[in-house]
Amino acid sequence: MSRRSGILEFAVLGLLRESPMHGYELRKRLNTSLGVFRAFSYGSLYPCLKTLVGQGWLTEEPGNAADDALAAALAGRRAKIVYRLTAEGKEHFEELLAQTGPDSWEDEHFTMRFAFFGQTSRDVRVRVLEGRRSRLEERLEKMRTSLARTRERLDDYTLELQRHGMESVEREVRWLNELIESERAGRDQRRSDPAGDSDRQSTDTGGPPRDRGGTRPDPSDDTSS
Amino acid sequence: MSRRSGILEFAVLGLLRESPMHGYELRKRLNTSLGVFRAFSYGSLYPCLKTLVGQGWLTEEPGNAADDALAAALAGRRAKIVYRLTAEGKEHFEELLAQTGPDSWEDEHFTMRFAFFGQTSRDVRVRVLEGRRSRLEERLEKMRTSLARTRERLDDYTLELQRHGMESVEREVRWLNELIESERAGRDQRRSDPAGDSDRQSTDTGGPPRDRGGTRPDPSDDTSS
DNA sequence: ACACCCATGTAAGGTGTTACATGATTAG
DNA sequence: CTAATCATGTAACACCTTACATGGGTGT
Repeated sequence: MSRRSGILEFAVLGLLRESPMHGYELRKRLNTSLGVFRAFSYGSLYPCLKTLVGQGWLTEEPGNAADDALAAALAGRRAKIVYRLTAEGKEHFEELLAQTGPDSWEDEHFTMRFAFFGQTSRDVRVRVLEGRRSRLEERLEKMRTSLARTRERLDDYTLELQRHGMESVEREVRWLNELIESERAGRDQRRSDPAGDSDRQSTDTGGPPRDRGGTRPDPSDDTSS
Repeated sequence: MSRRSGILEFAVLGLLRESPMHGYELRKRLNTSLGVFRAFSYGSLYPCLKTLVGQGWLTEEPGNAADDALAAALAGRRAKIVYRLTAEGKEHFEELLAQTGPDSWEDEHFTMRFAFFGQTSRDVRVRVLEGRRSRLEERLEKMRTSLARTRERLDDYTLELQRHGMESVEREVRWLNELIESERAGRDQRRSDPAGDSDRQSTDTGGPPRDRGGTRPDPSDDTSS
């Protein structure tokens, strides 16, 4: 039900999967980790949290430092309301991660998906990357024919805009090509789950882009409007 | 009154400035000329046209092939309702073109502004380009510091996303640099433009972007839609 | 005759923002 | 003690989309 396509919901579930947090902190994370691409305001975040609690995907806990040293450490101080993913919430998020529809190739959806590739199984990752790529190629096709037809009556600036736009898209396609190849390269065999059903957490799988790091919580900064 | 920030309005006025059109045709133009970046639906276009007529900026005319050969030619057949910019509408659009606010540097606004640079005086063009550039530089700054602080706890994919985002922005900055230089280079004096009547394609003012051998302006601007 | 683009509209709803209201906690 | 930041929320509304309703014109 609910018919929420919910980019925000997705992001919230994904972030809370990593660790419980309160709203304020959550928003900061949204606007830094993913925030180059999209900024959310409290006016949408808090109602969203309410909804998710209503669905049974989150719980609200008062921020007691006692039983919640982790959250306290994360926030750097005692938190007021800590949101935590429930078992159902986790399951739901994993379903979301596993399913791919035409939506997944669109700009914002795609970016979100990518941001959580760390939790995504490789076959889904590849499907999403390829879907995105063909979406972009469609777009390029359209731009080219439309440009061919209207080139004559466009002024220099409009043409430049068009050119710049196409180049951007082409660049992203090349990027995707590299990523896809990189995914395939990372120990080729072992595709998908023989079991058919999921749950199988991605875990490593070999070859993402590069680089490695530990994990240390640290409050992040503001990006507010 | 009005309080419409109206990207759509801006685009409609701008397109109708070039020549009268009916809604259907208008929408196609919106979604090709400018359409890589943004697509509008009839559900927003027609109400917008009504509003603009209400403001006195457009007139609705029945599409009579007799007195309106131009529209007929454009549409390829007899048009139903032709929208035409009034004198007030034209004046209003020119005001919009002349004013630059912090809005003008944001993604969508900027793209729209750029699309109508052909009608914009050079000093305004430069102001917009520079405003955009410093907006992007701000953004880069934020990304860098935020990245420096959080690098440790980000997984490879998030990092890659971040990296790609920054590279995109950096590319757009380089693109802007070239455009700005190109504007400055094009016969320095002679700024601004008196007016253009009817479908007078305005301004020339010297130097739009030229394709130069050897330099490859480069884009970036995903994230939009 | 049927299908398919042209062409115009409207009602309902989704998704998010702005501006406001409120207060606790920390730093100078 | 005062200012800034942390922290949570709500009401109003901006802006656009989807799905629907309707009908003319043109090609096969």
